[in-house]
Amino acid sequence: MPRSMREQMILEVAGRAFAEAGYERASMDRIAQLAEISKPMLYAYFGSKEGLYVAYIERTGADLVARLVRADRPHAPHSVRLRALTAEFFCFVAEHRDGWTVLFMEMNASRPLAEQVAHLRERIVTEIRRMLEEGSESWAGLAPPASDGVAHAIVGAGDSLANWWLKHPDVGRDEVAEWYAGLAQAAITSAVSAHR
Amino acid sequence: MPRSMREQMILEVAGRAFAEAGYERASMDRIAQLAEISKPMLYAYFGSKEGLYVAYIERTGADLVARLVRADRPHAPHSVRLRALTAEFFCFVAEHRDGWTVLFMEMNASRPLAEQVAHLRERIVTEIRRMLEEGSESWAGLAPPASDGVAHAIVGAGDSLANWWLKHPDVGRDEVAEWYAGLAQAAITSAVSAHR
Amino acid sequence: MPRSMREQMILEVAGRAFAEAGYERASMDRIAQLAEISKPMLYAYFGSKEGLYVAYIERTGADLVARLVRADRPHAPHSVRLRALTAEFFCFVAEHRDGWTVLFMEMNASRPLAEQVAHLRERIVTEIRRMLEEGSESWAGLAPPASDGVAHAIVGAGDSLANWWLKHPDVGRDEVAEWYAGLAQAAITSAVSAHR
Amino acid sequence: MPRSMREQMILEVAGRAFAEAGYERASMDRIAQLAEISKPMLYAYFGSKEGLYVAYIERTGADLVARLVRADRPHAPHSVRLRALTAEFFCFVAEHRDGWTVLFMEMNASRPLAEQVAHLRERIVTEIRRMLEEGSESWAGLAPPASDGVAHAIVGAGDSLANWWLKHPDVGRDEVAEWYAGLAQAAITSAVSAHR
DNA sequence: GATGAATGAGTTTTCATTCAT
DNA sequence: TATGAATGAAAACTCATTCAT
Repeated sequence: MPRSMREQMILEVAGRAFAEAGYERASMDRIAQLAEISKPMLYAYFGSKEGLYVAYIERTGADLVARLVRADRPHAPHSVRLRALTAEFFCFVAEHRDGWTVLFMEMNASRPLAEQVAHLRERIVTEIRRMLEEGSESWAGLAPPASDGVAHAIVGAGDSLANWWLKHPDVGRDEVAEWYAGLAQAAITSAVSAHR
Repeated sequence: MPRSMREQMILEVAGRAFAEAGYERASMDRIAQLAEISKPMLYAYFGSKEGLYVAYIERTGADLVARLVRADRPHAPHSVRLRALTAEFFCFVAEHRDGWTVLFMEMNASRPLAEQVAHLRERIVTEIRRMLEEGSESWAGLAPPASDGVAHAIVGAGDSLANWWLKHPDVGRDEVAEWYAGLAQAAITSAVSAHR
Repeated sequence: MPRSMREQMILEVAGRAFAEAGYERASMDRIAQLAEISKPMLYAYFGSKEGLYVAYIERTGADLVARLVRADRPHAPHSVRLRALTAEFFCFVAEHRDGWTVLFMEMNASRPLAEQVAHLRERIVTEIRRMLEEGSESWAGLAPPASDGVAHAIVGAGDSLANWWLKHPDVGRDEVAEWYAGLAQAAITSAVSAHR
Repeated sequence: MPRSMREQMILEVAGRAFAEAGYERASMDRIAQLAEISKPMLYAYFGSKEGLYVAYIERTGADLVARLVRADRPHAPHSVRLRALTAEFFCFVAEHRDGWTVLFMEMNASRPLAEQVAHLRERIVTEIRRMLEEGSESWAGLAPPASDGVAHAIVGAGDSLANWWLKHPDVGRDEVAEWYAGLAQAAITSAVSAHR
């Protein structure tokens, strides 16, 4: 089996383990066992437990970003962009439950590795912030730090809703996305008008 | 030193340790050292690491709930209630940084202990949900599961904003609370009108 | 409460704990709790865990020996002596289950304290040995080391039978004693005649 | 070094430690040190202290039983069987001092693990009981519970004699075995005739 | 005489990590 | 490339024992 394929399989399995048990409680022994590989191989491929974790987070984060970038319509009206991005985000969550769970847990954990993920989140927050700041539409015009704080709040609402959704799989994706898009838009409008 | 006082001091120190390092990485050895006490005392007081953690979470959660209950005005218009609760919430976060951090981390961790905190959060979510459902005001009238999902999103926005604020201490509390109250109210209004 | 009475009560409780859990697994904490006394008192009275244990074993052993001595008829024919001692022994076991259990466990444990009990057992063995050696009756006349080994075997049969009896309380004491007396006498007779 | 060999070496060393100090006082630290191995290996091989202990007892017990079975002559007259089994038993004790000590200590300890060994002993007791009950020979014909109690007494005599012998190594094995066979046979005869 | 509070030293156990082959 | 065998370091937890009052 070629190396790159092995790597992908290992990452998949590791993701499951991390999502289920969290970073500290997921043991290399168990991951090796699930991956049907010997422990020294794990280390040969990823160097350390942290290395494996970072690799998983990087792959997952890159995937999420790539999808958002692909779905993005930078020149469309903000409301359209927001809907497109929202839809894509919930698609991602639905298709990568483990990945999303790990990303989210890491975001809120107080661990040295948090930076990776914080950085990823910041990219998304920044995008929202731009919408709040850049004056190209009727509801833009906020300034830092308000734009930053509100953007974080909006993103946090999405995280929370995504997690809620994972526990309520009978609710349709489009419905959830619609709720979120509505909330985000209303929040933005309100923030901007309050600012004026 | 009398027992009950020691207990409080230990909880304080343990909270710091848990907030800094997370549950798994915080060691009993270190907590004992920080508390200037021997390990057996930790166990005499709290039985186990989990016991200590639960005790801390319970104390902190009870404190948060008590404050929210005290600040609540159940018969005031929803918008007034929202502002009152929001203000109190950010007060709590400001005064109990560690407590809030631990509560929040626990909320999102995949650990057996999460139930305690999930329960606490659910109480808050439920309150928001009621506002969304009970038809006593112009902007009420949502039904489950939308009311549940949206309530989680709104609470998540608050969590996220609180965390952001902890890293931006130069921003005034009233300002942040105002942002959040505006967001929450706009989100509610929008959700309800979309529903109609 | 006068000191000597306290001591007796503590010994009683300690005996129960030792019989139930064995020396190592019986904890001073638990003994103090059962005795409704504080731990420092335990230490004031008996100095150490070992001290407490030794005190219990000494009291129990002294009691057993005293009873055997009182019941003994040194000038009666051997078969009569044997029956008298046997009866008394099973009486003791019946009345001091814990005491007997502890004595017996200690006998066979490889612990520094074993000497006390070994010494006690040796006194009993010696008595049997004398019967085997002293030529005053038809079935006497064995010499060391045979007399020693056989005496140990005979005593061991009694220990074992006593333990069996503790688990079969519906069997009458006289019956058990009779079995044992028969066995011992037959064993002696056979040993002596083989020797000739 | 291959796994199975290591396992045997560890068991050997562990047996020595258990025989010397008893289960509770024998520490894994020390066993690892004696075995010239690291503690994690102990756990890799046997799972836990109890696992190691059970493994040792199982191996030793299986060995003893196998030897008795091999030496047994079920169709020979009882007296011949008794002599054969007795001889084999003392052989075993001579060759496995530690094993016998541990088995014997465990038999009489009040510890959760005692069942394993109790079961083993019961197999031997049962064999003696059968000799007492099955009427195929002149000295058979006893009924429960007497047959059970007497069988325990006879086995106990053997245990005790074996332990005595371990402390008197200058006495010949055949001699000791002869004492015991004589005692057992006399005991059986006497019990049966008393019963009639 | 009596005790609540305290601890040093030890226990079993687990984990990420690395040789030797 | 691949792995069975191995370990240093540290974790949670317990216990006999003793102050200070």
